[in-house]
Amino acid sequence: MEDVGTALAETALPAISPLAGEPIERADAERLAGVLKALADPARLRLLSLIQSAPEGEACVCDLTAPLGLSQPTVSHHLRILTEAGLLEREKRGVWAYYRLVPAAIAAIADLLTPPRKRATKKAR
Amino acid sequence: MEDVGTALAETALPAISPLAGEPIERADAERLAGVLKALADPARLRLLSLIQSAPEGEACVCDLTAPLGLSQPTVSHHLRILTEAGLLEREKRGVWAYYRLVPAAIAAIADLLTPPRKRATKKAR
DNA sequence: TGCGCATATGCAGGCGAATCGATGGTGTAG
DNA sequence: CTACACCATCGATTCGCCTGCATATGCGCA
Repeated sequence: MEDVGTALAETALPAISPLAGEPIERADAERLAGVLKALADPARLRLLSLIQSAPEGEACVCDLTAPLGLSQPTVSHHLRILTEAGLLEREKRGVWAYYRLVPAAIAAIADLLTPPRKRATKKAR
Repeated sequence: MEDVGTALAETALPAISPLAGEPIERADAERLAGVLKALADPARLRLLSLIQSAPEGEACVCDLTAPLGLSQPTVSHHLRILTEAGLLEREKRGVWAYYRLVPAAIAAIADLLTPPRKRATKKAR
């Protein structure tokens, strides 16, 4: 599976703007949908929320299993999805794997949904 | 399926804010996920984009079938999903059904994804 | 009143996703 | 060196969703 996420994190979700200017391309729609699909899950939304509100803004799998009420493999799976989508970053310290948000990625998505107003007129492509 | 959308359109996506304050509730996560799931589809993203960029900001099914390359029933189905999610509104004029965006709904979602900054401290519940 | 067009709904096939149990890999502690 | 804790991956099952075909509904027109 090729990591739709890096497309967001590294190229910062190219000037798609589904709600401004002209209709978006098929490929762009699929990429954006890929990222949104990572968000569109109750378990993953709660994961983001839990991590964000954790003491240092980070949390490891063992801290998240109980609050979610899901098995460890399942939690690990969701964290993987979110990480591949560029919404989380993973740092392994010792035996633990700490996850934290990537604010820029979230902001990028929010931006794409706000553009009813013509901001910057960034040329598509 | 009971219209997760009205929850957005009428109660305006209650102060959920998955990315601010404390972890969100299970029910809130499911509602937000429901709306996001409506967005997380290439065909539906293109529909929103097409409608937004249409002459009067509105379009009927027959205008959307061709650009999408999907059958009429399928397009109608997607429009239904978006409408129930509160992202589109439908107005029937004669034989045609015209759809247009509901900017407030989109903005509400965007707001929920921006809150890394403490804006307004709207009391949760 | 009857015909035709634009939409909506029902039904079914097929693909992808969520979940769990079991397993493997890796670093830590004793 | 051995035992244990944390995490990721694998395989299998179940469930939901996208899509199209066929059909029903509604409206305007002759």
